[in-house]
Amino acid sequence: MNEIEVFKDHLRAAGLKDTVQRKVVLNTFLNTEKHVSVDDLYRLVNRAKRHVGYATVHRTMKLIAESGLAREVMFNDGVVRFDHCYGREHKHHHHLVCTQCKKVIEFSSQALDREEQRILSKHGFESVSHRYEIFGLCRECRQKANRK
Amino acid sequence: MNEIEVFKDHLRAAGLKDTVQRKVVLNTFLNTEKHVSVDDLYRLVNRAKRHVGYATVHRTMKLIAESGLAREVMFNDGVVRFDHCYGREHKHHHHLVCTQCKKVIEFSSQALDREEQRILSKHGFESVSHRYEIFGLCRECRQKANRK
DNA sequence: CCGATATTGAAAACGAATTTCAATATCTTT
DNA sequence: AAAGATATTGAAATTCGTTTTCAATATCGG
Repeated sequence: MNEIEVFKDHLRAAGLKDTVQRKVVLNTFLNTEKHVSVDDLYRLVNRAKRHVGYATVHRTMKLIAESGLAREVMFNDGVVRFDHCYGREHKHHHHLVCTQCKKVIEFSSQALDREEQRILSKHGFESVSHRYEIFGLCRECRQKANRK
Repeated sequence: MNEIEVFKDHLRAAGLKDTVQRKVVLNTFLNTEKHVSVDDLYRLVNRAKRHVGYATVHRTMKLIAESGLAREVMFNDGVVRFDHCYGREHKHHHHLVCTQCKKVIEFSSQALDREEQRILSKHGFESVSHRYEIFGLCRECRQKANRK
């Protein structure tokens, strides 16, 4: 089952309609890499032939997130971005965010996942979602800083 | 060295002035528990005799965070809150956030800290700050849900 | 006390997100 | 294919929390 079907099924299940604009936004999102803001997507969508309004891009990204294909992430600049949640290369991960060059490094860790389960059990807590970001300096920025 | 001195030293070191309003905001913050928003603080400050403007509460909380006594946390509702970062009972911790009742449970974990160090080393990354929140249902809300 | 300058606070501005609402599109039924 | 129900669109307006503006005021060192 591919991503387009996932989204269609989500719309159907929710009694919502499968519009051209929604298709365009989804396809644009599927063709991006990394973390894209609504603004980025709005620009990408409208670079092609089909115009889609800003509010519609927003609403559609919310729907895509609900379908499970994306999730919202927020780094320290207050901008909401969408992270891809499908396929092998987009498996469960977290972020190292360089505050200098803004690069985002993705990482995953089974030890973290195991510890998380222990914490959840200890508190009788049921997890729906989580986020884990580390902010600091990446290797390159550290080297640049050390050169001065 | 107590928290008031920490803040004073921070102001002095930055060439900033020690105003009455800043003292009032700091004292109000020190007398709260858990995570307080600017709005909460603004209301608390102005419940007492001394009026302090909204913008000043905002600015002062930013300064307090810079001094290390507080840090900004953002849960999923888009509101910036301040977390206490001083004293024994406010040691380094993370959050379990119940999406139903909004309760926030604090937790800490040495295993998490160790794994984080491993990840940082692996990527040559130098951490300045981090955040780790788990969103879901607390024990009580799960029990309520199971009762229906 | 004086002078330099940081700070205040109310209002304005900002920026991202959300809402409004008339027009349009989608989709099911006939 | 047409009709009807209703979701959706998009531009503009609104919302909301944060930040900036700026004349008046406060702080603090000399």
